[in-house]
Amino acid sequence: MDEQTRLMHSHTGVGMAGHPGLPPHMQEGTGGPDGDGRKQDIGDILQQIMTITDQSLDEAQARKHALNCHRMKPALFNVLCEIKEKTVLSIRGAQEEEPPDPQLMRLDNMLLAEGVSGPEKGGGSAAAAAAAAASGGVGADNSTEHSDYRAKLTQIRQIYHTELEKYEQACNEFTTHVMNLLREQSRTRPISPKEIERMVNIIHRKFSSIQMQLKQSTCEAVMILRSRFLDARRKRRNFNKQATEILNEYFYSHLSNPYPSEEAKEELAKKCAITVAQVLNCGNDPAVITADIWGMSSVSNWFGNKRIRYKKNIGKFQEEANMYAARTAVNAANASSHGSQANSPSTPNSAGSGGSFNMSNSGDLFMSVQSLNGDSYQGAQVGANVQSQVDTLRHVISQTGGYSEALTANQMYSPQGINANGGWQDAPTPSSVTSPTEGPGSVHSDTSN
DNA sequence: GACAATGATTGGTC
DNA sequence: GACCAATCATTGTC
Repeated sequence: MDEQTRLMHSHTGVGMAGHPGLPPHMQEGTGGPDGDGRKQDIGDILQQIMTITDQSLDEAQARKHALNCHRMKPALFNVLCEIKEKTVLSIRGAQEEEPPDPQLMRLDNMLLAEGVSGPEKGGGSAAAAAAAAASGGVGADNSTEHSDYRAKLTQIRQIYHTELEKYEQACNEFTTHVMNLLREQSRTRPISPKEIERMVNIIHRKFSSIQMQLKQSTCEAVMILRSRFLDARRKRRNFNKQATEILNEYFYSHLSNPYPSEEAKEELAKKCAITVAQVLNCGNDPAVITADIWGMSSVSNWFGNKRIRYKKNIGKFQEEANMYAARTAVNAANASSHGSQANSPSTPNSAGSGGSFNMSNSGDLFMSVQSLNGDSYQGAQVGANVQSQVDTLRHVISQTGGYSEALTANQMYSPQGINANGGWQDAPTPSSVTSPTEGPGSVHSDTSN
């Protein structure tokens, strides 16, 4: 038995006597014989209302019409409305003021952080295009991965918003429909505006639970996408030959202190086509997609691994070191013969770096090459005597017949930079202090280290 | 498939 | 936070 029925039954039992909502003509005879008759009359009316659902449609319509035309209908209707409103208020009081669902809040926060909900943050194709442009055509693999990630995230975002709109539209339509229905019914049964409001809230709660499912699914999709993206990043890929050569050139030309600065790492990463820090969705938004530093971290990893493996097995790397020394020296000679040093590409940390390195002019190389002739290193002279270095190198090459064991025996690349503790010396390196190409204002981690 | 090479990760140190 | 050392896990070569 529903609430309305119960209320009506309780009232039919005791009658309407003394109720403040009853008009005088309904209260006057509560104690007399005429009052009993009217009580019976009200009882009959209520009984008819209660049994109306058991009747056929036609009968019910006829009965409904009769009841609507009944002389006591307005009074009785008012009383029922009042009773119901009071009851509903007490129910509402217990149900309202629900705290926000923490699960929903978590989902909302996550979707906001991932850039799925909230304002568009330049993601999607725009970010993908920016990433591709920033990579400058190099590091295509990584920028492609970024683009894919952004594109898929945008796809998720679009689906989410489309579905959300659908749900909102359906919710509004259903709410409007129910409200109209209730308003229509309020002419025949007691339905207060507050009850309609309550019903609307119930509908909204139901739809918000559907929305929560949508948000949950979206979060899961983003998580899966992200984990796949990270897995793809973790997957090891060997650097190509050119990249390895560039890194090796830098390493061996800075052998006395092979610690590239952040700028140098970035330059190396660019030059090696290892995608460098492409900050997607940057700005003041705290929910920035993690600024990607894998280009530089890869370079850092490479140097970390190289330092350790070189130190562990210097002999094994000796030949490699000599090879790079020779190559770099030749490059230096070629560069100098084609123009002054001022026109040569700047070192990574020089002001106005053009993005390419001239490893050839690093002090370590000159130190090594010159030491072969028994000359002490004099950085200032090095810059001015490039031709003599070329000659020296040619001499070395002709004497050794290439880079053979004899050269190795000369310790062309002695582990000079490694101190007794197994670490590299702190002494300032020629590359940073007296390097001909680096001005006094040049900042280099080699010196800082 | 074994093995070496190598990029990435992890835990510790400074 | 950068670095080292050890280790893992994948790739490339034979």
